[in-house]
Amino acid sequence: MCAKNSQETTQPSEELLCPIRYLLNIFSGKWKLPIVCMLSGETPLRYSTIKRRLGDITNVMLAQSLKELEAAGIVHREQYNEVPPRVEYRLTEKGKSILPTLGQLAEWAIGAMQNETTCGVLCTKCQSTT
Amino acid sequence: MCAKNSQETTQPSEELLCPIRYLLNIFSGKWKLPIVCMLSGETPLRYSTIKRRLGDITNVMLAQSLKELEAAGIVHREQYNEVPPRVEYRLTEKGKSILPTLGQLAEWAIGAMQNETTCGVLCTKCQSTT
DNA sequence: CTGTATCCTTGAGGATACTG
DNA sequence: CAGTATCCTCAAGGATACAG
Repeated sequence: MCAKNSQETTQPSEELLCPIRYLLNIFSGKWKLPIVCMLSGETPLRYSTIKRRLGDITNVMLAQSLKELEAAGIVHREQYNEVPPRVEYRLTEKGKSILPTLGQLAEWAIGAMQNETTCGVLCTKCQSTT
Repeated sequence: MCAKNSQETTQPSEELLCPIRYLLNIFSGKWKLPIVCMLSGETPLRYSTIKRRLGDITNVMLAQSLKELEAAGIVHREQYNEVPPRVEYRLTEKGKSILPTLGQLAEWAIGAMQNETTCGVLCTKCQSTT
């Protein structure tokens, strides 16, 4: 049922939760979806790369969003103990599994926008190796 | 491109906007998606019916959400000049056109939740004629 | 019944500085 | 380079009362 979202933040997994609301919980906020879209390419991306391509996200929001996506099992974090430190992010299998549907959403949006943009499905420009 | 969302609220249609961000603009907020999901049935729903089924939404949020969805061309508002007043809401063709994708999203979510709920795809319980 | 008007609280998100 | 720590702003959202 769509109604009656869980109030408690402790154990929402026990609650009867609408799938749509479950989705909203995972991908809530301003940056989660753009980040997933940006990681949809084959090659893992570094923290700084993601930050640069998103353009106007702060460290706080990026680190927090990545952490939450990781906790949700959408994103994998790989840390290399080098100097300077290097951390790469990529989608997990679970994360990748939503890409086709995300692509459909993007196609719908493009159709709804009714005018051409320079942005392809799933933000292919975001995956460009700049 | 995913980056550089438009700052101006006046004419965002001119901006190069990522489809995903376009989507986020349309369905932003806590209630838009649950409302669309609730209107996915065949029969139009009255204001009070939507309010009752969502359970914990206020008049302000419901009226505002419906108005924005109407402005986005997702929802159609039909007003009958009766006493007491009666207003029915239903999805437009554009609104209906996103249902299949929404259904896929819901299926993904159900798979991701990994445990059974009483909620079917697209919140079928929300459509029950209570 | 279908909303508006008003006021208020909360937290998402941003700015800046700093650290391992 | 990859984040934390802190503080702050602003708008989304809620509560309550009232109107057509």
